[in-house]
Amino acid sequence: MLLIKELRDNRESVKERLWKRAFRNTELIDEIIDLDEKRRSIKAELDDLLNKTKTRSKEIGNLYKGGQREEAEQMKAEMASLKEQVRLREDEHRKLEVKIEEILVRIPNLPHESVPAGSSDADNVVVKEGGTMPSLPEGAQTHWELAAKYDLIRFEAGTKITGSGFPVFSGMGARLQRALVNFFLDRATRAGYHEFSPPLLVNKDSAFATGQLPDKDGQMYYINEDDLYLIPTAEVPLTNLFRDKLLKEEDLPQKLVGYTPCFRREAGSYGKDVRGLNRLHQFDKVEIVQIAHPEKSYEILDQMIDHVESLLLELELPYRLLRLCGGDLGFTSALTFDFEVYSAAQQKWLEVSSVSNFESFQANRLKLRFKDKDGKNRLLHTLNGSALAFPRIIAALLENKQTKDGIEMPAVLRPYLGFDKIA
RNA sequence: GGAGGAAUGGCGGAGUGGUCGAACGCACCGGUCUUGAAAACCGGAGACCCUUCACGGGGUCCGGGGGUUCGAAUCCCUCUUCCUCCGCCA
Repeated sequence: MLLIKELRDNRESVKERLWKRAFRNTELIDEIIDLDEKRRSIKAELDDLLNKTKTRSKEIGNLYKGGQREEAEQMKAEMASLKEQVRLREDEHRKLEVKIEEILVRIPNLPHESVPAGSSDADNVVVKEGGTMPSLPEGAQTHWELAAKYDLIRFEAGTKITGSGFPVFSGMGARLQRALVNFFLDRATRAGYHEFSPPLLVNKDSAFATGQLPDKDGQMYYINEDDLYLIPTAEVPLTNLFRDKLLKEEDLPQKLVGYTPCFRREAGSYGKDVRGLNRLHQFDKVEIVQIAHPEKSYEILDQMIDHVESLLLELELPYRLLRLCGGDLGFTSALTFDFEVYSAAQQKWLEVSSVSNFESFQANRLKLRFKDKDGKNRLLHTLNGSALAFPRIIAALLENKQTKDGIEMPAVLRPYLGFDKIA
């Protein structure tokens, strides 16, 4: 959530920046500022009335103490109209606050200056490519064909048990997923991230604080009976560990990692790109999160990107790094880099990681601050990144590493797997 | 699920109708002492909102919401959470 002060102080540049990320309702900024102006003037009146009320109350107390009953009673009678005025102003004030909040929560984050202009993923900028493209054998198969051939994933079984988009991993497929969990967690731990295993259901406050609500309402699975949401990413519970916290500067940065399943309704996305593991309702992911000093967050963003890149290199996958354009930026993000791996048999780039700096957008909702050197409380910056999301990694591994007589596993996974090759 | 107790500042913990934003301790900041540090001593210091160029001034906040009262951390209602005991259970 943006700060109203920021809107007020930089009204026009805020609008321009929102425009850049394809947010067109910039008249809402004017509306907020107007409402806030009203709010502040009422607040001044309110405070004045409250001040009078308070003073009178004390006087009444003193009158009673001094035995001046009659005077006290008289003054009490006079209080009635004052109280009524207070009530009216309070009411008005609260209504304005609610109205402002309603609008404000629907304004996305301001893009970082380095975010390229653009309206869709076609305008994302490739900043780097790495790894080496495989040369596939004759008659190479897609990962869903390979999954069937070696009984790694049973898509139809998942459809029967739950519905489409809920695959069942089987045998060496399940082993491969488990190996990846351990590999990713070990690498993150080695890089200084503290491992957590958080709840998979979160309440409204948490979903709001990291920005899923109200923006992503309808995209999360919701348990009506208990008013809880299934997490779409570990970002939600992990970041919310720090909700309402006041940190010390020397405790920064905080680095956390968690492995969790993720649940997404993916309402409205049918047809294309949903074959096999490309898009699922439930998938597993290891997520890294950092809570950073505002002046260090971009440096940390780079570190997180390096970490993710190192994983892809170790897995021997061809990848590219994209700088997301304004139109493709997530609601809460100021700057996002995506990693895509090449899925050779599908001949498609698949997004496997998204690394973002949210600056103070989430911290504002989280009320996540630190005390700086001057003793002032300042909002922190939050960042996160997938490191990594499993299904598309698995898809790429299967397709890229296939040979005539099996699928070779990357060297780093062998100790975790207990085998070298799926055959 | 049943019975009882509790929720206070970054943390711990007093406070049961008026001058309490709140004693005290820890942590924190400044100073004295010291070659330096520690200890000791002295002093400072809550968060948020409104207002002011600034100094400052005003308001709100003692788990959330509502109520009683001229006045609530303190009384009442309600919700949430935690603890203890009983029951059930992976």
